[in-house]
Amino acid sequence: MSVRVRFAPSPTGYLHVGGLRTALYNFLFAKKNNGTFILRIEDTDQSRKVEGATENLIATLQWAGIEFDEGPGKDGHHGPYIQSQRLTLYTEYAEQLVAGGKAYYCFCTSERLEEVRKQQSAQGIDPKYDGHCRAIPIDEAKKRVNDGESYVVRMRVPDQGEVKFSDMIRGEVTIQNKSLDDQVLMKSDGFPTYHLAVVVDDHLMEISHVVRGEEWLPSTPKHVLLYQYFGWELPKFAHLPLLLNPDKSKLSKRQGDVAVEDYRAKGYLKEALVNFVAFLGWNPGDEREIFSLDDLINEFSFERVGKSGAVFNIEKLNWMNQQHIKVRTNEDLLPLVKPLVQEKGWTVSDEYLLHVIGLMKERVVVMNDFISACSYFYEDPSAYDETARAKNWKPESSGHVSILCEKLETLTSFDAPSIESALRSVSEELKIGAGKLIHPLRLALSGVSNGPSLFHMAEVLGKETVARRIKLALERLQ
RNA sequence: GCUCCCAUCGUCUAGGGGUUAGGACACGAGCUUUUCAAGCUUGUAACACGGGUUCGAUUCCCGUUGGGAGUACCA
Repeated sequence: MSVRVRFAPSPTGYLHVGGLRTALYNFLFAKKNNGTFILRIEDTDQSRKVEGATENLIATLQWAGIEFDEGPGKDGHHGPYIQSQRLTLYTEYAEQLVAGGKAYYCFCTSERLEEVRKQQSAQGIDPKYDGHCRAIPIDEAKKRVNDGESYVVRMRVPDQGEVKFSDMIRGEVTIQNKSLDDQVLMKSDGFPTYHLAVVVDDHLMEISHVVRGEEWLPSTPKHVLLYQYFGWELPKFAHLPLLLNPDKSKLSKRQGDVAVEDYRAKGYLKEALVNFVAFLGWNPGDEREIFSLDDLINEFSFERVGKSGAVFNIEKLNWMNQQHIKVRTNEDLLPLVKPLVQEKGWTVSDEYLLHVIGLMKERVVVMNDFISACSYFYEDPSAYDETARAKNWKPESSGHVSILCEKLETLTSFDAPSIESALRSVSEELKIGAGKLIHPLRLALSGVSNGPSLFHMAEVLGKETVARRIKLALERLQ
């Protein structure tokens, strides 16, 4: 049987990092097994629909390198791939269940249901539909429906027995039917609920493996029952462990960024984010950690997916981002850094930027650090770090630095070795340690006390800028 | 409350009936060094608890505790 998997988000705004991991695992599994990865949009809740969310979802997935084979705009003869465009299908299948006695019309108002639940919890019993409409004769129910009365379709869950299914990650899961509710299948607005839509679509789209978050585990028995009602073959299930906040609750907004877009905007590389998220719940079994998407495809398997939730640890993501940045060539990084520089209104040549990237790529954590952590490559310092100044700019520094400046201005080739030897010869003439020149010079050029090799920095900045900044500092650092 | 799921360093995890319980992030120390990083070396740090099974359990079983998820005409 060929592998067909799907990622089925609801378009409520942005792509959650948990969703990214779910999509990724589906994608990896499909690619690893020559299968098909499908994107399906689950927009059956009209009240939660967000304008542009689907487009955004697709764009973000694309950014991450997770391409779908079938989905909105990519027909694979199993569409449409947007549930709101499949409404008649759900109605038909719901009616089929009703006809077979596996579901029934329910006319209870939400007020009544709320009241029932209130009473139940007051009595200490688990809140469940009380079966009020279960026994309405089908003819009578049909008549009320035809008369225009508002109704929903509920699935009829047997009072006895149990549902068993096998999960690729968790093994056998068993649940008693009596703990299952008579779930609403069709809402009064004519839209299906998730439970009906997911089963119908997974079957019609010939999904072989349902890979989704653990939050779906408790409702899977209802889905299994539905497959049985329809007489359809069950797909394989894999319920992924949850991504957690530092306090171990389900990863959510309010405790940090959860949108992939947020991480993208902050300057995390897609390679790093994908690598990181892949390792939240999966590992290759050895000690390698830096993986490309292709590496992941080659090595991924559900056997190596863990069962327990994983805290989303930014520290490790930072490290991983650094690792991915470091191994990229300067040319590779250029198109990523350039827009950031342009956005700031700075104009520098590609050649210049390449040098900056070369000097900075081992000391940045996120891409934005290429501008924010070293603005001195793009504009003269507007201020000087106070602690650095107190520590490195002594009363005699002005004298020393101006002598150094004169020397530097005589240089014919302004490269790092020449600058270094010039500086060292000045320090010898002055009979002072090289550090007495190095630190003040760094402060004068950059305004801060840390950064790449001073001599290389000066080389990249160029003779004119170096001279200008020294004079500027001389005026300002009295 | 009820149902289901889960349980190795602070975090991500490897491992598995007999191991000095391994790696990574973070943290500490050192080396390197003009600074900051990076890199290298190194240190601190874990099998939740109680019963079984067994010659021997962190590993297998049961229970407890703890955590999480679900409990909607949301997905």
